[in-house]
Amino acid sequence: MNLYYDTLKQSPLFAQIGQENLTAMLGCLNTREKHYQKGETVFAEGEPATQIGIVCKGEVQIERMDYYGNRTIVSRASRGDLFGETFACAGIEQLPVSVIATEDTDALLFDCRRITQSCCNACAFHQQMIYNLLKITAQKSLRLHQRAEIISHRTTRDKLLAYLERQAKEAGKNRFTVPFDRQALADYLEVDRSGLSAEISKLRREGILRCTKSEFELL
Amino acid sequence: MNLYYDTLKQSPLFAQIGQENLTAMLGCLNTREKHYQKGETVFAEGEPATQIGIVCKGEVQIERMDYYGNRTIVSRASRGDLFGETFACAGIEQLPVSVIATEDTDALLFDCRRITQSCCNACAFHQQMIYNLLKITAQKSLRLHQRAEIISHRTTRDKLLAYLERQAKEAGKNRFTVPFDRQALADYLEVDRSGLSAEISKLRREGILRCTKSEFELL
DNA sequence: GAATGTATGTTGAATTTTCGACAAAAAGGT
DNA sequence: ACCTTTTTGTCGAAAATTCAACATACATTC
Repeated sequence: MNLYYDTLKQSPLFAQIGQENLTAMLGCLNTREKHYQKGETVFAEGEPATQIGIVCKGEVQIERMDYYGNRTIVSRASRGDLFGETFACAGIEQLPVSVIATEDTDALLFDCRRITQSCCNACAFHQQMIYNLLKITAQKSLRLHQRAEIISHRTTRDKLLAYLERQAKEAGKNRFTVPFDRQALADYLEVDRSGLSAEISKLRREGILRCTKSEFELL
Repeated sequence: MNLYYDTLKQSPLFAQIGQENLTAMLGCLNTREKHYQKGETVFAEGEPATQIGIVCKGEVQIERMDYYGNRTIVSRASRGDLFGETFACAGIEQLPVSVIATEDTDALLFDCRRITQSCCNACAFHQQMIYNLLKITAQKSLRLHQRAEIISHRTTRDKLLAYLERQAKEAGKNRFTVPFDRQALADYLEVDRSGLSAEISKLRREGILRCTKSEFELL
């Protein structure tokens, strides 16, 4: 039925739940498969926050626009990741962010209440799923925390270095690819794009950084 | 036995769990009561992140210091609130923050694994507690999100106004008390203290703000 | 391969923050 | 009431960001 079993069984939401139970779980959640083109809006700011999504293919970006049209990129979700679960589980009415597809994306959507209201079928793995969701939510919170730590630095230089050091740490080596173009990186770090470019050049001249396009190397 | 039943039964961790079950639950969690003086460290950055705390009396502050001694105030927890649960539930090894008592504080501590590893007594409300914890964690995440939105503004003025507008919204009126002194507010907003004082004065002169000490009024 | 559009790097002027220093005001202790 | 300590407000110089404008590099399309 579903083309994405391989992806789904690796999703943290279904951790410790055998693949053989996946069909039952998807039925229990009443998931709907949706396709989005690059740039399309998956959830719009202000919508009711009841839906949770799982990325099957592609990638989505969680972002926000202020009065003046300045974009803030909060986070991203790629294959197997959940999105929207924080807002749905917190029980707020309206989404404070938008979710935008950054590539052609397939996603599975379902209503959060399917998880939190104990399911009528009393399916065996429902319990495990709530525990998985707890861990996912906590880890998402940790991500927000890490971003806050980065943008808490006062200067463009310090924000950039904090970001690059984290990327290097996650990659496990000093060479890594940054998943943003310059404008998006500026929107993630909350700095000016041209100032960011200037700072990258400066770090390059100082011999601290090597980079071509999105390939970075810390020295 | 415990002096804080009134507080605990109102804690979101024990929502939907009758007071008559509280003693059993506390036993199941193996909670330990601890007292901290004002300024004392409850958890230190770098410690193993396995403990969860509940504030019974007083207040704690979640904060971080960088290399240069600049403090960042991430959040606060007061009577009935949990702290540390995000890091414990995310399953990370070391705490990325410190928890400091801002007043004389009593707290109940317990190990996160008491919640996540199903309890040997199979106590009836364990399930409800995990669900409560999921909601708490999601709401905590939302708080982080709100702070990120505030500090994503570029100028001291915009950060301050965004913060004050949120406080007014939460208070439900234009007069409210800010729970920080000037230095702490600056550390929460990620701005310079003297610049913050200057900006408050400016807003006052412009007739946008009235304030005496920690009493603010938006006009 | 020429043309078009987008992304990136560079620069200078205006604005804002930062930092240190200091004075005034408030709080705390004896 | 006095002294001490902490908090808060103010100021000016140095540093950094922002903003707009422009040049160059890169991609895509026809």
